Amino acid sequence: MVQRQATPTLDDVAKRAGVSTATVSRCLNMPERVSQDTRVRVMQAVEHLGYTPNFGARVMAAKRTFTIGAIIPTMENAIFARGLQAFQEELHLRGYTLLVSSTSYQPDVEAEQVRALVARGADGVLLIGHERDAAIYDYLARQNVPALVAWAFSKDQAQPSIGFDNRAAMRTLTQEVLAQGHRRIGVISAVTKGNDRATQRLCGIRDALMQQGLDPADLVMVQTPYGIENGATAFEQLLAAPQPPSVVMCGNDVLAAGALQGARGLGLLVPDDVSITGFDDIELAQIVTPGLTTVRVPHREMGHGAARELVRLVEGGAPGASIELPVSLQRRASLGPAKGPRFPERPDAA
Amino acid sequence: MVQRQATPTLDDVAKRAGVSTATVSRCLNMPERVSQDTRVRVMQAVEHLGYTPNFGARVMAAKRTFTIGAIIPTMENAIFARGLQAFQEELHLRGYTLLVSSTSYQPDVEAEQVRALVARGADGVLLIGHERDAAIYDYLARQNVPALVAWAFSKDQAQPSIGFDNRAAMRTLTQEVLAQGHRRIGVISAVTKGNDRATQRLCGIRDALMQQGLDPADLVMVQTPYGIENGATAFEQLLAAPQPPSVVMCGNDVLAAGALQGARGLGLLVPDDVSITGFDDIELAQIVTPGLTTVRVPHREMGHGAARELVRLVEGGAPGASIELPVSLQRRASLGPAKGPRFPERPDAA
DNA sequence: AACACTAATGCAAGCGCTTACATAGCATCA
DNA sequence: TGATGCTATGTAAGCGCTTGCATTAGTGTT
Repeated sequence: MVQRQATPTLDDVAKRAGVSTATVSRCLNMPERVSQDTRVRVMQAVEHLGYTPNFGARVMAAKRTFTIGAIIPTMENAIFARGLQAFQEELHLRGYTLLVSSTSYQPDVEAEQVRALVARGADGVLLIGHERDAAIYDYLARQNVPALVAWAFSKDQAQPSIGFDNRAAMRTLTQEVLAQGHRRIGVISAVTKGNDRATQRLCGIRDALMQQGLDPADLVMVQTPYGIENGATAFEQLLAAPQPPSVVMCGNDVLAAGALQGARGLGLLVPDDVSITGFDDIELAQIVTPGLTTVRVPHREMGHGAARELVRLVEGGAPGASIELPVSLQRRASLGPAKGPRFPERPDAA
Repeated sequence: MVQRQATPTLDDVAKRAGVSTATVSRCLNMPERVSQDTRVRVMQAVEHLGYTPNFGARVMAAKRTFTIGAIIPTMENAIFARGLQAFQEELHLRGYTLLVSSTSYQPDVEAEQVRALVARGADGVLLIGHERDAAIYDYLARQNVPALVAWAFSKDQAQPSIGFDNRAAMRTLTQEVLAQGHRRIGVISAVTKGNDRATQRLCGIRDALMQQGLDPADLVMVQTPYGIENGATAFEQLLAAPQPPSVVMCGNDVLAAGALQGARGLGLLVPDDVSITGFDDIELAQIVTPGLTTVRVPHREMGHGAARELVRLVEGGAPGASIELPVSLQRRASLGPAKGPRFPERPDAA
């Protein structure tokens, strides 16, 4: 007797159930097109043999992989980790599997990753932020692979997206800062190159300043890569200025946590000596002392929503409108009123 | 003239280069087996046509997907996110793509995920911790899919693994705690069911107690799921005891951060009124006030190492020995000497 | 009873690639 | 110079599944 160690194929199931492979295939993919009788028989055979469809063959014949690719800057950033987790959960629910790759914030790596994922058969891809070479969108379009942009929302962009208005959110936060009487504002931004979220947030700050008739050129800004250490260093840099800012607005909570550390290192009290704000409202924001005033972003909802929308697109849904998620101000202790006279600056001094 | 919109195939490349498909295939997969001349010609054709191998076809013919699956509890836990990030980077370097799924700490979900990933053609899988139904290991072995266990290391386990000795690490930390004079020890553990890392850490604490001739039964322990809030609640619970502990040892930094919050809520000073320890040394640990005394775990190295080892296995390498990574004590301010007389307990009181 | 129609199933042609085996060309060696 | 080995290339047989089309059986209709 021959040992049949190889995994069973459709053929084996068909033989055992006494039907053709076509019927077995249909039984598995469109059960309603098969009679009750045969279905039961086939399913028993499947069960008995422990049959699992061969992925490659299925992909080849069906031209679908039920796989979605995601390209994110890095999972080390809690906001992406959280969003991705939610994304994966929802995909799983819908029978899709998640393919992950990361760029470490290097825009030029992204193009390669997109190709790799598409070559791997991703039925659709999730991208972070709008800003990237048009060639990438072209490629995706040519390959007929739907792409969804997340963590960003803007009416002006053609690409469907799900996210929030980074600019408006930061504008709101800045208004709050201004309302507290701050006029000398320092900014620690993430690196804006190839990162439209960071760019938009910066714009939001400027918007608010101009609304108040203030000059955005007065902003003191430092750009730095993601990381607590970097936040601390940037903070020290800002505070070393002859006229140090009374508030330091950070592009994200991690930088803000770093700034907080920097302040401690300098022996400054927050918010008494200097105020600090963040963005994202990750757990860190409520853990640190004092708690961070920040912008709450619904990362999990975004992940879930992204999965739903992307699956819809992959399954032939019309591109539909981009989806905007609400953000909200999260007031905590790190932002306090500006010290000294409420508007210490002379309107038009040098 | 007919529009040829479809993506080019091997055939197209072969025609254009004036060679057979076999040669093109070899050119792509084993360039050294092809003459310089043809190689150049073929590559030009590839370039010109913008050819990308069809994934499904390749998988089907080669029986390899160059895809590795990872099943982790959740990406929301920074230690896994970080490890996974490193894992992915290293895989990418080696031409592999990462397939991710998560169990949300539900052991029974894992079996299904393993099957799903294998069905998807994962060439190998990464698992967290040793403890799981033997049927899963059997299945993997039968399917001939190598599996590597990470975040755990134990000489006694057959399955190859990469990680550290959770038990020994916690023993060391506990020794330090005891050396500070603490005798009433409270423990906030992660849920131990299906989580051998948590179990091992608990054992480590008991080991150290017994070494000192203390009774492990005196430990007061609370189990709680991952999360800051949960840590805070558990802490309050422990401190509500008639004889509250002088130190609370937590199964991980997140729970410890929660405990810290709990202490603040109770108006207790750390470490003056009560000491707290963590495990993992994630960024959080140094951000909180006071900094957490914890165990430093090399999550990134583990991720990198796991990728290297798993690829080696997938490519036919012999199972080899498990890899143990070093951990170290990270002393910060959250652990201080026990207050009051150095050994306040009567040796044998009730 | 003949016909039209539907539902259930089978047949067989791919899908695009890899690879064992066959072949051809050429240098080497006795 | 013929036998011997290489190396470079071509031939063609799958890999396991899906699906358009053909076939058969069953149900009404007139």
